[in-house]
Amino acid sequence: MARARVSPEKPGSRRRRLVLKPSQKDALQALFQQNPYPGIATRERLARELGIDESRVQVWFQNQRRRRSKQSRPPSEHVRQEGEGGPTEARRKRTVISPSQTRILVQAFTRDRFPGIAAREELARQTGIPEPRIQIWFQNRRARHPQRSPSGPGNGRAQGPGGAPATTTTPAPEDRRAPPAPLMIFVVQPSPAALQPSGRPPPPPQGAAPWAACSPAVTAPGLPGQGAILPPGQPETHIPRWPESPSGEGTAPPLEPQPQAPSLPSSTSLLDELLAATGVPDTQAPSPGAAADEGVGPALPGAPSFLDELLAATGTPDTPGPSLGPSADERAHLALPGELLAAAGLPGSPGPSPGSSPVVAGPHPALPGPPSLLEEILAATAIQDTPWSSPGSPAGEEGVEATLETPLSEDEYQALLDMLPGSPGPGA
DNA sequence: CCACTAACCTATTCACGTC
DNA sequence: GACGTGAATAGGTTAGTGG
Repeated sequence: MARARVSPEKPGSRRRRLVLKPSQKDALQALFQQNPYPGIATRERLARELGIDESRVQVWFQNQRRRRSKQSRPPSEHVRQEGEGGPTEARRKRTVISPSQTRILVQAFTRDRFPGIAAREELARQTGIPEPRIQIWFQNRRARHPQRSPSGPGNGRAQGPGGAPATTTTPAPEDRRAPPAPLMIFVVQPSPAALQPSGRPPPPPQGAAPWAACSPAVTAPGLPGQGAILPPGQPETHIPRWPESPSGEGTAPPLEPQPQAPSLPSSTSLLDELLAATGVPDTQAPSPGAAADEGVGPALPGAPSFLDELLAATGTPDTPGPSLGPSADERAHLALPGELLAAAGLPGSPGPSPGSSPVVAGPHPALPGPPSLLEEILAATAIQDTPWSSPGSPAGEEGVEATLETPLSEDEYQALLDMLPGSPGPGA
């Protein structure tokens, strides 16, 4: 099924691969042990603390569940049962996509059913909808609109009869990713990045300096949003209504970063449950070698070394003991000064150069807010020793970065809208 | 070269908001 | 309650990393 990515020539189509740091992996695994199906609130908190995007956390859990079910444990059971690990955590709230936003998306969809990361980000910019939501929108759209009548170049989803699961059949690579008309999102003129002709080195996307760069990817010189096209006629209601504040308080609805960040009631109760369930009193082990925590420390202003706790608590694979050092290996690894420097984004660090290296997840000065979720989870996790020791877990090590996308603020978005004279919608 | 795994995809199903 | 559609899950594939 996977669309045979027919075009190796489209370098920028995939998002840059994130390289998780060992500490981040440990944290993810620790949480995974407690709950393989974290809800939106937990994912967001974890994402914040780890300095990576929530969508990446979600993908990680997907892959992890799969990996897990593969290697051991019959996939049969863990089918997310309601009462399993506590109250089913809430899903992300529905994202309300306005008609005008839909129009933009539909337009783009007709041109390219498989937009790459650059195109998706461009759309995100144009619509104000977070990129991950756009990706989902396209997935749903493809599933529900089987590309009928070849109205455009490439189409004909040579697939089987409705439903003929390409699953087992050969995916007919041809159709996917139609050799589309220039991927231009229809509009005015999207930033070059979105056009991503086939052979262009990936843009300097959101990998490098997260908190520094406001508009990642598509950072085209010049105004990014330029292309925000809006169907002539309704510039006003474009601002998506974020679930969190339906009342529309324009209070800076974070366009890109998850909207529902605030109020995360579930986290508390979840932890509660976790603690109760695991019966772990509270195994915080002050770790002796505090050095490690700095790897991610910045994310937790007031919190003590969460990495430390993480390591100690997780008891890495074979150490059930709460305070025992995990594999000295990783620790040592984490403690590398170079890495720390890199993580901190300090110059002189051997870190990868943001420009061309893979995205390396890293901490970032984060939001002060809520107490560390990890802290609690890790403490709770202490009891479980992971039987499935991190498979090999090579170390991705150092890196700077983190992918926090900072999209346009509502104001900026509005401003962009204003700038638009009113491009004629190609379609309608 | 190869193993590992992040990123993506399809197919399905769940669930929320509307009518 | 039906319907439309966003969100999530399982499971398969592709491709970047690093040993």
